[in-house]
Parts: sequence; C-alpha cells; structure tokens
Amino acid sequence: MAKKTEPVMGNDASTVRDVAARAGVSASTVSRVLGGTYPVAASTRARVLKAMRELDYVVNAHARALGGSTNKTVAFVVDDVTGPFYAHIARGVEEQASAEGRLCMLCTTHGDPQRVLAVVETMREQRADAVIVVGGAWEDKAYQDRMTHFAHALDRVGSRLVLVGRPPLGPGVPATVVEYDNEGGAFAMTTHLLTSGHQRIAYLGRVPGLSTSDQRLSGFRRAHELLGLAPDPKLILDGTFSRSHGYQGARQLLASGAEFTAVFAGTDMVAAGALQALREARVSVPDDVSVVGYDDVPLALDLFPALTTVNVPHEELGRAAVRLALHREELPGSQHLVLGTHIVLRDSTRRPGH
Amino acid sequence: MAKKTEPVMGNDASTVRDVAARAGVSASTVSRVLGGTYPVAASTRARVLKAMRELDYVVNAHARALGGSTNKTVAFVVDDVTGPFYAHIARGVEEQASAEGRLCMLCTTHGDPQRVLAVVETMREQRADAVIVVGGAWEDKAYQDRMTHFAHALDRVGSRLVLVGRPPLGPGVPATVVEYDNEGGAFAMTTHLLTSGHQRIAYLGRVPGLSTSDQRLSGFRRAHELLGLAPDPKLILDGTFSRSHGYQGARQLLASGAEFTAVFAGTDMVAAGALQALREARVSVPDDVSVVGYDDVPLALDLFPALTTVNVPHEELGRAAVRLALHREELPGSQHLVLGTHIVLRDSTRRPGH
DNA sequence: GCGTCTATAGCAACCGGTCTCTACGGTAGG
DNA sequence: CCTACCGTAGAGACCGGTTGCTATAGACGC
Repeated sequence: MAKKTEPVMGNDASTVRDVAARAGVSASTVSRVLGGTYPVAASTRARVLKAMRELDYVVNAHARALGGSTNKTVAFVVDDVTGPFYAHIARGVEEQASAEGRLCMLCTTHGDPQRVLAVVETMREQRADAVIVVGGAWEDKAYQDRMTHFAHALDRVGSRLVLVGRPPLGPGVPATVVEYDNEGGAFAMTTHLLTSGHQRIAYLGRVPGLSTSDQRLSGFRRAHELLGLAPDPKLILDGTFSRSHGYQGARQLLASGAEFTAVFAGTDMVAAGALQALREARVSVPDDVSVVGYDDVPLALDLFPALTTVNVPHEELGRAAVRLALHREELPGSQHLVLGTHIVLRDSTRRPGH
Repeated sequence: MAKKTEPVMGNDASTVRDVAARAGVSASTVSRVLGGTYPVAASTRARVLKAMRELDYVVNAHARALGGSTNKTVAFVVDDVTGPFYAHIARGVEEQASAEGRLCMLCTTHGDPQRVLAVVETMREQRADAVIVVGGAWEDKAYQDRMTHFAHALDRVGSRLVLVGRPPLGPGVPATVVEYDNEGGAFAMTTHLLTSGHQRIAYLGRVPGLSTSDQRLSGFRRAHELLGLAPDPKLILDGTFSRSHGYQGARQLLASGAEFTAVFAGTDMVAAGALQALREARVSVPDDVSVVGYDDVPLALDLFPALTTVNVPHEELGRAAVRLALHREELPGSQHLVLGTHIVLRDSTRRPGH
C-alpha cells in the first residue's frame, strides 16, 4: 500500500516544487528560471531546465494569473461567429491578440442583449485584459446603463471595455470605441445610385433599434435629401440582417407591385437573399434592377452578379480594438477611432434603362 | 495621507474577504453563499448578498480554478476562423460548451503545424477541460508524435485532446476523435458523376500530406475503380483548399487544353474560384462542364449556379466534440465517432452533352 | 588576514477562493 | 438538569507561482 500521498504514478500535473525537488533547488529558483528576469547561475539553470523537461512540466496559467494581476487574455463577444462579417473581425482580434502575447476567449450571444450582459459579467470574472464587444448596440436605456456600469467596473480592475462597430456610451465612460463610417458608406452608395439615375431605391433589412442599421439608413436618407428627394416609406422594409430576410423581403417587394429600379440591402447577406428571390422571379440583375449590399464580405465576389457593396475594414477593426485597448496608457486621447469605408463597384449595378 | 493599505478609492477588485468584512461574517461563509452547496442561514445569506451587491463583487475565476482542478474552459484550435467550414464547427463547439457551462478559448494556427503544437502547449498551461483541434492532420511523423505526447500529457491532468475531422493517432492514445465520412462522401459524389455519364473528371485542390485531402481523393479513386475506370493523372491538380487555387487551377486546366466534362473541387471555396474562372472563359456551367464542391457551406447556395456538393454536418461535429470529451466517463467506448456525409444536388451538375 | 561587496539561492508571505475540521449556541431527549 | 446532537459559522490549510527580503559563499580590496 502507498504510504501517504504517494502519487498514483504520474497522475496530476507537476508543480514548480516538484521540479525544484528534482533539480535540488528551491521553488523560487525554478520560478526565476521560468521568468528569466533574475540572475540564475548557468549551471543551476541547466539543471532546472533538465528537470522540467524530464517531468514534462508546464506552468499553471491560473496560479500565475492569481499572483500577477493580468492573465494575458482578451475576450471577444460576438453575435455569431458564423457570419463572415464577424468572422473577419474575429480574425483581426485574434491576430493582434496573439501578436501581443494574449490569448483570446470567444463568446457568442446570438443577438440576445441579455446574453451580452451575462457574457460581459463572466469576462469580468475571468479578469480579461480587455473585453471586446462587436456589433450594433441596442438603444434600450437599461441596456446602455448596464454597459456603462460594466465599463466602469472593468476600468476599476485595470481591464477595458472595447466597443467595435457601435457608438460610444457617452462622455466620461472609460471605454475604447472603434467604429467605421457606417453612415458615410451608406451615403456614398446611395449617392452613387441616385446620381446614376435610380430614383426609386428600395431599402431592405432595416432593423429598428440597432445602431448599425439606424446609421446606414440615416446615410441613405441624407443622400436623398441632398438631392432634394425623399425615399418612399413603402420601399423601406423592416427585418433582420439575414439572408432569409433578404429573400422574403425581395419577394414581398415584388409581390406588392411597388416600382423600384434598385435595392439597397442592409448587409451583403441580405443582398444574397434578395438576389435569389430576384433570380427566381426572373428579374435580371443588373438589367432590370440594381442591387447593392454592405460589408464587402468575401461572399460578395461569389454572388452572381458580383455584388457592388460598401467595404468595411473588418480585420483592421479587430486589430485596432486590441491595439488601442492594450496600449491605452501610451496613446491616450486616441480611444475613439473611426475608420473609413468606401464603395466597391462590381457587376450588380447599372444605370436604369440601359 | 492614507494610513497603510487605504485603497485609492475603489481601485482593485473586491474579494471574498472584503465582502465578509462588510457583511460581518467570515470568508468561508461568503464562499458558501457563492457555492450554494452548504447550509447558510437565510438571514446571513441575505446580508452577504447585500454586501456583494454593494461592493459590485465578482468572483475571481483564476482563484477558483486554482483550488478546484477544472477551470470550466474548452479550447478550440483552428486554422482560420474566417473559413465558413471552421466557423460552423466553431459555432457548434461554442454552443455546446456554453450549454455545458464552459467558456471557449479560440486559437488560430494559419495552417502552420508548428503553431498547432505551440498552441496546444499553451492550452495545457490553461488547464482547459478539453482541447479541440479541428482540420486535417499532417502526415509528418514528428508532428504525429508530438500530438500523441500531448494526448498523454493532457490525459494525465484530467484534460482531453479532441481531434475533429482528422484521423485517430493510433490505438491506446487517449484522445477523442470525431470524424465525418470524408472518403464516403467523395465516393458517392464521384459515383454520381460517373454514372451520369461524366468520364473525364478533373480533381482540383489536392493537398498532398493533408489527411482531409487524401481521404477525399481516395474516395474519388475508389469510385473510378469500382466502375473499371482510372482517373487521368493529368486531370488531378495539386494546390491548396483556397478560392484562389480553384481559380488558378481551373484556368490552368482550360489553358492546357485537357478534355474534361466535370470538375471535382476539393472544397466549396475551391469550387467558387473554379466557377469564376469558367465564367470568365465563357464556359457554361453546367451546360459545358459540371462542377461539384465539398463541405456544403452556406456559400454553396449563393454561388451561380447553386453548387452541387457534399454535405458535412459541421455544427454537429463541433457539438459532438465537446459532448464526448466532457462526458467521456459516462459514455466510455464511444470515443471515436464517424458522422455521415451525403451529397446535395443543386444546379451546377448535369449529364454531359444534354 | 579581515572586512565588505557582489552574485546567487532560499524563506516565507501573498494572490483569492475552497474546503475540511473544529467550535459553539440552542434544543431535545433521557 | 445534564448530555447528545443538529444547525451554522469560523479558523486555517491549501491550490501553484511570484517576489521582497534575507542569508551565505566566494571574490576582492586593503
């Protein structure tokens, strides 16, 4: 029978003390070899490294995080990794985080504001260096208040709330904001359509209360106003940022008999659905109707016809989010960034009647 | 001047002891209120909860993980979140993990076998409950050996290596494997093409040494053999699982003047590139050439024409990976799962010459 | 030859919860 | 009236690494 705490044969991970015992030194010495920032005699270091190798030792990240205050982790909160829009931002976040020696925690919320709040709370428990929340915000007052609360709570423990692609919470709230020019992109695209001769443009995929959608529609409206036009309310359809809404919405639009020569889809996914509906109805794009999207996800290239859309610098959004949050000490005053957008002309648009 | 450790005004997070002091109880009591699995008088519990609320207390996940041996985390190692193939598996993993009360760490490797190894090592440090590695494996012997080593190392500390969409490491290696019938899907698809009358099928996107690719090609070959045919080596092009390879490969094929009536693309992304090249060359799909893909990512629906492809149960792969790994005690013997695949006929295929 | 300085290693406290064991007040049973 | 027991709360060790302070040995100066 085993005496006292005789290990069951290599079960359980080895600790610094195990390594220390084997190398004939103290735990502190092992820790110093690990850290590297302390003089350790070459011969001692060699013995310690040998012992580590023999025991197949790896540090316990939690114990380390408990001592020091940072745990070298960045949290990433997103609606749904499946959407290419989010996926590309995620890639930027992951790349930058890994370049800065941070790990990346991923959480999805499936568009549920309640889950956003719950997830951010969990990230507080994890003591992440930064908590990056991506995607449109809800204008709900209670929701905004909770987020503001989290911003302060995270700030208090040396962490940072980062909002990507959503508006700031207000002055004095300690949060980093990385936006892109949502309104400007929609304005540019709408202006392009209007000046090409399209007078009646349908807007597909308005999501009331979602900041991203509100801003896009706002650019759409401003472009009309500037040219002395007013969009027809009947051509603006409420829905979601999904392919299926694009499909249903376009069908509904066609069935209603409303006149339009162009469709402005809230996102590229919505455009994809709309294109399918138009194809099924034998409406030719761009001969009969022009279609534009928003986001410029890779899919846009593969749609038929290749989609004219608004480019959003996805990966740079992700990278900037991590960079600004982690280096907020060195670059103060730059905690609100707005990246530019631009339209990309492809094959889904044409002057009407040509 | 502040006396001794006078806090700088709410700086630093509050601890169980802070809560205990405010509630006039001991730290243990606070911990028990937190845990819930121990009798605490209702009045005491109320006082503690009140104190927590007032101090805006949240537990420190690291301290908790240090005591107990599990940290309630699942690690997810993937080539590139951007690919829809991975994104959907990621969604399955995330959903199941969150359903099982686990957080999800995301790491990307950009197809670099070295980074896979480095990342798995980091996950060992994090003491994740399971480490899920997704995507084809490299047949490199040293690589396999390292993975086997990790499997044992993780097993020793109660964690689990999970391989998704890659072959087992060998008998006796403590790892969970969730595969899908890669070879069978390719066999079924190739058989479908051959029996429809396609005799000369080009294979685009062979990646030598990558298990996924090898298996698909193997199904492709077996289908030929069964019908007494032999694929023409000149029609099998080496490359990568990327859209750009599909584009370049198809162009090269057309330029070579080789005869073929169908293209079997290694993945849907490869098919997307091939379709573009064919369209540019005014080769009609499916009238002149049929094209099929593999994976059935959502993109397949939006390609033109809608792509005939092999369906892979992405999300279920992810969910099963988490489920099997976390419940391996309860369901022993089921640590190797092979999910089925099936072909999905859409508009990119037709009998030749019709 | 003695004192001091420097290089290196050890001791022990600490990070923040959790958990086991012990203690204590009160009630019920003998 | 005393003891046994139940319900509840506290003390303190522990998880595994880090780190400030201390200790010791050898080197060097005088």
